[in-house]
Amino acid sequence: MQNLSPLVQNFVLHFGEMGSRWGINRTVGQIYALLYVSDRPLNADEIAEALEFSRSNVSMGLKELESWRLTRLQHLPGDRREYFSAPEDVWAIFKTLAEERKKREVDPTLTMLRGAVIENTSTASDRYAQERMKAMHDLIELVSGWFTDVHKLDQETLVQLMKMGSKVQKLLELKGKLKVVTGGKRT
Amino acid sequence: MQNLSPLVQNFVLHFGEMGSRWGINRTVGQIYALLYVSDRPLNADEIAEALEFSRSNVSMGLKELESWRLTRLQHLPGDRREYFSAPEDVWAIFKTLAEERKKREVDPTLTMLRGAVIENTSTASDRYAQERMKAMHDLIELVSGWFTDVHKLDQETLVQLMKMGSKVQKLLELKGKLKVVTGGKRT
DNA sequence: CCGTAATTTCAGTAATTACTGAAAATTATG
DNA sequence: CATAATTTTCAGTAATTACTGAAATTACGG
Repeated sequence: MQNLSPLVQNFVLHFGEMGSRWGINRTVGQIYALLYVSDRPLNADEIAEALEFSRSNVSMGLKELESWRLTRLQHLPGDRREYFSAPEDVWAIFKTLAEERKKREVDPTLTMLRGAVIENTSTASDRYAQERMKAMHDLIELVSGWFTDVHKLDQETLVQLMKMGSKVQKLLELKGKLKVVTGGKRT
Repeated sequence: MQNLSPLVQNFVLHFGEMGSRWGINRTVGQIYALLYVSDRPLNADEIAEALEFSRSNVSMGLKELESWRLTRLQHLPGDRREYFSAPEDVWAIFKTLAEERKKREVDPTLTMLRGAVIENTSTASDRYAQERMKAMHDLIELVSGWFTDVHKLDQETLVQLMKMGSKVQKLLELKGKLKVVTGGKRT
């Protein structure tokens, strides 16, 4: 790792730490970080050497990243090794990450909750539990549905929206007034 | 755990699994799940018995949940043990969780990136790395700033906004037109 | 298709994280 | 303020997860 500049080293180490806070392990976080800041695609040996872990560990880490759709694989002319890089567009990365987490964590939870809520219950405490699960289900569904929906917006619109922040409220109020004036009915 | 109804058991187990995918461990996830669906506050012994792990493990788990501000502590008249419950308002829970994750994961990352970006660089590859970090920084800052901002909205407005989904775009376009008509200049 | 380079798999081991029971600390109550 | 009930701490151990090196598999160039 001493062949990496202190700047990159620091970045890589931070991502290793962060990675282990999420499901992603340290190794995987570091590999991703390295690819992210690298100005050219790297092959597995280069990664192994730079981060000082075994070739096989790199192989597993890359497979993991691939399953998250966070790497791009390419070949260099006259070299039969595989070269890896991280997509450049940060928004695309962000969206990919969100989609994958949704698929792996949110959707199964929604399925479980939906099943639990329609179960027949015999006791009062089970009925209460179901109410709670329903509340959780509805919230998650609302948020994740919204997420899926705004994914469709183009980046520019999304940025505009985010920059507005809570000023969106004004817009919403305005919309309400317009409806009154024009007699419109749709949400 | 056989004293729990199958309904609750299933919910608790699911949260245990999910917990271990995030930083939160299985135990903590299960304790939280149990409290979440319980129709009355529980003391540590009850939790330990229901989930079949040691009293000390429960103690540590509760401390962890406390640090996430996900539990409420109360006392029952004539009982000197501490009773724990999960706040009822799912939106409040969601916000708390988001705030804590931001504080623990996002903010430190932003700090690191900000520091890295202003560092003096000597090589071209370090300069490229900085560009990448800048892009990441700006994205995270935008999203997390937006998040903080919409937190201020009342729940009703938030729900309204989410239900609109990508239809906000229409509103944004409308806003653009209005600006043209009225000659307004502000973002 | 053969030989070799590259990659993946996997059993064994190392490292980390989770969990327990006993003891210490804290807190409430008569 | 002494006692007992309750909670917390923590050292030791169990369980899990991460990592390695060797062997197997796959892919490529001739």
